[in-house]
Amino acid sequence: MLNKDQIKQLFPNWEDGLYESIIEHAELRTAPAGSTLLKMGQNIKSTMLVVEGTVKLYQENEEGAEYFMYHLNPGEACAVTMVCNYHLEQSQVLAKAVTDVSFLAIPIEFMDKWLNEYKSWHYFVIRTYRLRYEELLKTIHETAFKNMDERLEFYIKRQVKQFGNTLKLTHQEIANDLNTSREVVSRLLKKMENHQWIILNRNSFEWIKKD
Amino acid sequence: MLNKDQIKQLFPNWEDGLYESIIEHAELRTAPAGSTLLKMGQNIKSTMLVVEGTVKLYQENEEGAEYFMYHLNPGEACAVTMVCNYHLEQSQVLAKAVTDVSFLAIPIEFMDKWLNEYKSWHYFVIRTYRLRYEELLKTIHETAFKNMDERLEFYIKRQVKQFGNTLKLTHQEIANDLNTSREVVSRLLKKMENHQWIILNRNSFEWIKKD
DNA sequence: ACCTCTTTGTGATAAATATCACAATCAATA
DNA sequence: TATTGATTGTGATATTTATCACAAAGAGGT
Repeated sequence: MLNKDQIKQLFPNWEDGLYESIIEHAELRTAPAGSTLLKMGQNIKSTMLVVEGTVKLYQENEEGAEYFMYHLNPGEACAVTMVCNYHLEQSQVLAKAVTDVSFLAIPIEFMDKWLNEYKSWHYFVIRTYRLRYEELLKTIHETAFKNMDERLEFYIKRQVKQFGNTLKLTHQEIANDLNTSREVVSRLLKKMENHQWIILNRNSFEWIKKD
Repeated sequence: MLNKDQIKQLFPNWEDGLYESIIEHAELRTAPAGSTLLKMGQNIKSTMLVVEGTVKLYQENEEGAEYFMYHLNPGEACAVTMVCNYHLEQSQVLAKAVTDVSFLAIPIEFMDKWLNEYKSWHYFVIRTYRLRYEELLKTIHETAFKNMDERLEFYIKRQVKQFGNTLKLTHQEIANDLNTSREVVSRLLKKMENHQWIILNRNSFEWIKKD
């Protein structure tokens, strides 16, 4: 388990009692890169606070197709798992570890309790929802209004912000995240290379567009 | 202004002090059907609690194209206007009155104060964000995974839930909400008529599909 | 160096959607 | 009732995206 200072660094300005309650009741879990942390339809049993690594949040359809929505980083929490009032909520999202990940898992019984007892927790929950709501708005904006070339550019820029200019992604992986086909991604990336926005390599490429 | 009982009926189980604070500081505003309540990019100055009528929430792009996300009904609040901590937040959504609407407008200065003072307000804010977040997830699901025929069906079902089986909508209005063209909507509606899902009239149609 | 598997490139074609053009219909009202 | 404007229907065509087919190019292991 983490000590108080470590938690405090990631999640600053909480009440002392809340840190202590976390140390007492949360479990520090780890998951390897690529693993699934939360499936769609799964019953939510604990809240997830990211400690290390990056988590990807997806929407998933009936056939198992995925659609990337946003990233979660250390110090952030998964909004969908912050359930209160009733216990049998099912996840509407899919969460995957991009890198090796460690996170604090807090049984959802504590959600109601902590909302009652700790103001800082209340603010944290609201802030979490607000930030994720805004991410969803951005995702809708791209999806509803833009063609695949612009959506791909937006996607790459998000990845660059997370991981830097060199991205280790195959065309197939990108196609899965955008719910399109690999051929479409390959062709659009080739165009970007011609415009000197990227340098293509096998299993990776580099974003070199300056704007 | 509304009296305490009227507010209580729409927004039950709040603290007495909160109802009184609303009566003291909120303004009851009205807006005619079709009017814009909140523009994208506009500075948010007050929180909106719907009292009467239906509000439509949109995403809007640079050219003024619109994309329908969800409805707000009496007893519900606009999540994006529940800003706290800082004051110069700009709206990321467009809100329009579908019918004649009345709503309580609360200056956002009170958001921080009420979060501090009233637990019931805190819970209400969280609940509001959660519900809207879930609506956005549904919208993304439709937009990302489905073709226009299914999206149109989903759209019509949402409208039917709100307004009943007879919908007073032109094909152009539907096309605007779905960010497609009128011709596409006309053709798909004609197909639905052939499948006996709807009865088409001028300026309206009726949903008769049974499933 | 050879084999194998994954990844990438690219043509051909199909399907979905957007756009243009124009006619027909209905409703309001002058 | 004649005119006007909004609405709807529909063909033709362009654009975007999806799908199929297959070849070429790495990368890793034996």
